[in-house]
Amino acid sequence: MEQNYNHQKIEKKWQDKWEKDHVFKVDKNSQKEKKYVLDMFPYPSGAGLHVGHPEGYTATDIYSRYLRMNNYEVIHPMGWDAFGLPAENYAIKIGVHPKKSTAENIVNFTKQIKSLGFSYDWEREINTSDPSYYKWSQWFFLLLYKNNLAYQKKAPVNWCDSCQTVLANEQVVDGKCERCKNEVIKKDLKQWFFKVTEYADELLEGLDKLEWSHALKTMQKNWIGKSEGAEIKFQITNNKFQTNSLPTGQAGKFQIPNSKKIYFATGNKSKLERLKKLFKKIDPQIKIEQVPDYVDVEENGQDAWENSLKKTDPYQGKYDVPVLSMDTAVFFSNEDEVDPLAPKRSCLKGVDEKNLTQEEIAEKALEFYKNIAQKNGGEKEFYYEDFWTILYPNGEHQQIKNRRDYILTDQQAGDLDIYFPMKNLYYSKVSGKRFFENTAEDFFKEFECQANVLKELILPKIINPPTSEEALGIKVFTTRPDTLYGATYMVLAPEHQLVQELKISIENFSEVEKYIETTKKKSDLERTDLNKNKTGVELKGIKAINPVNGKELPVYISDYVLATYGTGAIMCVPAHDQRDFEFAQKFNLSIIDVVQSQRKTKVLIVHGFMATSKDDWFPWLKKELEKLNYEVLVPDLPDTKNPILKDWLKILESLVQDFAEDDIIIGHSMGAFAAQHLAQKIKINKLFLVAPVSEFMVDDQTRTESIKENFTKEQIEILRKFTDYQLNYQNIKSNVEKIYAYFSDDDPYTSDKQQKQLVEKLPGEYRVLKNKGHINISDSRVSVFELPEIISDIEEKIRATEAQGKMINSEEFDGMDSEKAQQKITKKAGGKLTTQYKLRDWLVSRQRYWGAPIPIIHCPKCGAVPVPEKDLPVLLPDDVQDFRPTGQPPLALSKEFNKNVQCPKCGGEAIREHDTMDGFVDNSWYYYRYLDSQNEKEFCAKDLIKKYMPVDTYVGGTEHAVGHLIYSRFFTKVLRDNGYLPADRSLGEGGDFDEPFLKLINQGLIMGTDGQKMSKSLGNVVNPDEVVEEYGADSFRMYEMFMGPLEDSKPWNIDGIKGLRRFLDKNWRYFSDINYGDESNNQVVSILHKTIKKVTEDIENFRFNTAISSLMVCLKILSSLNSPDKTLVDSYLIMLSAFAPHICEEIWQKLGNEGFICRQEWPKYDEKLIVEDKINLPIQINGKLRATLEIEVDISEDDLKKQILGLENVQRFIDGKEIVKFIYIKGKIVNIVTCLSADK
RNA sequence: GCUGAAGUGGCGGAAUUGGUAUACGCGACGGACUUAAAAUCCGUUGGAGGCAACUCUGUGUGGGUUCGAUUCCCACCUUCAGCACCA
Repeated sequence: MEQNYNHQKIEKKWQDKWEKDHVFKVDKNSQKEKKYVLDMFPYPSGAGLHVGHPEGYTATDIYSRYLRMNNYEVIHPMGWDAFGLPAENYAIKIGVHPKKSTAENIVNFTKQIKSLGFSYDWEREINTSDPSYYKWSQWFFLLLYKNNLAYQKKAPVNWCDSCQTVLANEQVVDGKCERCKNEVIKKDLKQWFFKVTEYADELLEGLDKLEWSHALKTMQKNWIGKSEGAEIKFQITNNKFQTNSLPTGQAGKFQIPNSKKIYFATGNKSKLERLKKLFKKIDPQIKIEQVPDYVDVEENGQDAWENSLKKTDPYQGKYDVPVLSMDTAVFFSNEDEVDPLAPKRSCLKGVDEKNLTQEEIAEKALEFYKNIAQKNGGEKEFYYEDFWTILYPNGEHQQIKNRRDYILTDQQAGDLDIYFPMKNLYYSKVSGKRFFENTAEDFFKEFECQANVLKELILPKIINPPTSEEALGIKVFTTRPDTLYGATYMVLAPEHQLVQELKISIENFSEVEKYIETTKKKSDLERTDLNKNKTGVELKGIKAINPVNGKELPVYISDYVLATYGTGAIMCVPAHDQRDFEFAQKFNLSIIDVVQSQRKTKVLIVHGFMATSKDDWFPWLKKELEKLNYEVLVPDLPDTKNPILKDWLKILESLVQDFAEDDIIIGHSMGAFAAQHLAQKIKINKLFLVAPVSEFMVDDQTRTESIKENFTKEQIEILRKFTDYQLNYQNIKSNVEKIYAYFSDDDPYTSDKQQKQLVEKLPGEYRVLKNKGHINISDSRVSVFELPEIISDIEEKIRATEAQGKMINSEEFDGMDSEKAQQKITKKAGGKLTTQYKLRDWLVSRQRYWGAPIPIIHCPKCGAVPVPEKDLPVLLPDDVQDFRPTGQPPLALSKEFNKNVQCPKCGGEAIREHDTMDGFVDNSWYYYRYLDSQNEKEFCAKDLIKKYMPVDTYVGGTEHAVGHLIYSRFFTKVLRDNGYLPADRSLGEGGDFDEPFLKLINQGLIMGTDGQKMSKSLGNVVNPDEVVEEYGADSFRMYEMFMGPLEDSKPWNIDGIKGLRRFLDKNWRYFSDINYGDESNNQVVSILHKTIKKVTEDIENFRFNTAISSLMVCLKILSSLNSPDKTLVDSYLIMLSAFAPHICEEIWQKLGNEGFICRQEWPKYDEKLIVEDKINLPIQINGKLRATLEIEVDISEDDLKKQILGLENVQRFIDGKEIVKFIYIKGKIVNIVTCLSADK
């Protein structure tokens, strides 16, 4: 007898036989029902297979073999996900062309996979990097393009400036380039996208009908991230640049004539010169001249807008050239004496100027302004506003204004200018220079705002005056439109388009620009790492108008708002959004509550030693807080003259039982010590310690004297006992949101030292009050009846309340349920209800070599033109020597690829797209290709799709939860919408399928022996080859299945494999000297049928570990027979063959059977044969097992009761007690319930 | 922080309409076979107590429901995974 079997010989033998006989080839003409069982195909890495790969493959193999034996036609293919970055990186690393290294890796992988005896139909093998495959990947690109689902857009990508290249996310480490450690920035590059978002809703809803794990479904749900809310628009105003649409007969479009001439209505030569200079810079082609018949108009309007308009009046209808005019006003804040429209008059108030010379008048004016400066410490900020009007030949007007900022000094520079005395006293805030010091560059800087305004007025050929609907505005998306009245500011994403559009209106644009720059430099990591530390810049000069109440809100940019989500802008409600709250705190913005929680906030006040709730400031505080809508508890604590902490806590703990995270505890003196004890155990919002006694007090030598003076010895002893407990400050810190403590500078018991010790342990808000003693009326020196300081601290908002509730501060909506108010407030704001998704469009461009070229040609005349289908595939050129990323896509370097490229539309010279496609494009449709892998005309024939799709069972890791599995679903939906799926495609028992994978099973990771994820860098990768060599493929397969549930992650531990090998050896020996006979008994038959049932059900549910364990039990039972019945043993062997196919084929053959065991029929079980007639019945008394009894199954309850009560052990436990209940669950258990004692 | 999954012997793990907790395997210990070892076979193996029959205790922690809870409910702790300023 052979002790052990020779696995190396046997396994090779059967693998060859299976291949030679095409045992696993799908029969195309089969009439059997189909099952498509699919593994996620591997990327053939250079490292070869590791023990994690075969876990899923073994599971599907067992399942496939099981299905075949149950008369299904099983499609079970394998192939290679060969394109993509990992393959290319590996090739770069070893210095071999990826085509070559990939081919080698595939050879190695094939060998390894085949050594495990999987039942793949190898004739369907595919390779995504083969032109016959990627031709169809390119075809899919064109399909999407035709459907407007593929488009080009600028997108920010990771860019390393020193390497001159785009980096993949995994190549960016801590915001720095993996290779050169240079800081990585975001760069806008034109990229190709697939519009997955178009199908967002369908991808979400389709999940319901799939048999996927709950975890995976929620992962996809979160990724798609649907949220419902409202889109609301806020109008913008600004004080630096404002267009003033005048009422005209025909509001609409102004046409500027083609003549490039403009008249300027002014008598002031220097203003004209200045304007000429500015126009030269704006547009040299525009000529500006003084209006031919200049008329001096009296500036007697009510405001500068009116004055400016008046100046153009004389020229109404006179010229076919636009006429420009301007009036300037000067603004000093808090200087009421200066009239903005008539500054000269302001200087000469009360002066009789008739007898004065021009010089003297100028001197007076100069004095006047010097005075203003002096009054303000030598310098005073002020600004000019220029109000421009343009009169168009058609008689319509357009107005616009700008603002220039200056600083007035009391230091005169240069000679007195009698026409403009003030000129010598100020310098520009922009250039920092005085008028006569200006260089040409300074001049343009100083007057840039004027230039911008003029540009805005003149340059566009057509000007659209803002109408109420089209006016500039900030659109926001919010899920809480009910809180609109609480919006106190707005934030735009730094990348928001509006920021650039409002450039001329933003006073601090250079600061804004700087912030945008630093944001770009921040890596995603930094942006999220500094989660709580909000940054941002206000857009000065800009305000937004709240549409419901007309309030002006400041506008900021900040990187906590993402450009890619919603509208890239938000309204901020700091009272009810934590992020807004943090930002508002940092920038000192107001916080308005608009939703009130339904629950009153609770406050517990704990009094101190020898005090009561009636004493001191407690009644006052209770009254004040109740006015403010708090629920206040001030318990009287027992034995206040001889308090025991434990007794106090017992009462206090019951009081705070229903305290929530919003509630507050206040403790005074010794009560503060008790309060700290409470805070160790429950989560609360605020903890107030007033003149707190802490564990430090007893040891405070600076207070020994005064304590002795005020307390008797007994009292000090009580105090010591009370505080003799260690506090867990760590717990208090994590339980309490904010801690406040009050000390008094003349407290006889608590000192600075205690305060310092406490603040070290419990950081928070610490205040030292003046002359409040121990903040206690029983203090002999000071009486304290009120403590007003505490109210504002209690009221202080320290975090946003995001819950729904009742509306307040919201005008007519007050009192309404906030959820109901959402729709109504949205309506009032003129917004609309919308839905947003987190899902982004799929970026498919890669500036890399090893991928399918994007089939697009760029023509200078026709733009992006798709390559015609007949020209596919666009071959990946072989003549790229250096395929390392160099900043330019490697395909740009190929001569072959760029030779004779013609535009398919116009035939002109054109350029090929140089980017390749993301590898996920290739593997989004590979399961179709398996069905028709040789087809040269279609990606897959329609009748084969109808016959074999969808995939019935798909097995793979979770790592593809949101990539591959979403994209594949997306591709299938696109195929459906383009008629590529057969019309009457079936889904299980009828109905249409538009989901590729009906059932999905995620195998867990197999980790290294160290419990960490297997990776080359950790050196914990286990290669199956050695294991297979030593123990055999069958042992290996069984062991991987036996390790635990397929879905769990588990560390690899080779020790256990011995048990499985032992089991197979046992089988070998058992069958080596088996003598068939007719022996069988009820017990053995029952066990066998039980095993068939168990194994069948376990395989159906992918619970292979328990299936194997019942096979082990079954063998043990079979071994008890000397000459077993052949059918019994055969049934067992057939089941085992799904798990350990090689050895079972060999045994099958050695036993003289015909054909392959893998082609036998799966055994059936008979429910009747499983039922045993005798069972061991457990007997409990009061729920505890006291005895077992072997009974006939159909024994009557009365008989049973008699038998049980006769049992010795049962007697012992019942012993005179009354039997209250006798519970018998047929065939399962008996429980006897008795009274506790005999007397009752 | 949010979402999801999970916590059971020395280890991998089993046990679901609530009904004998630790199946099966590994390891360990004892024994048989052997000159010896390996292999193989047999036995023991959650903890505490007891000569023993047996008793108490025990499925992350604390409560609850129930005749009976690893399983159901509530609160908490820990671990793993995914997402992460998503308005």
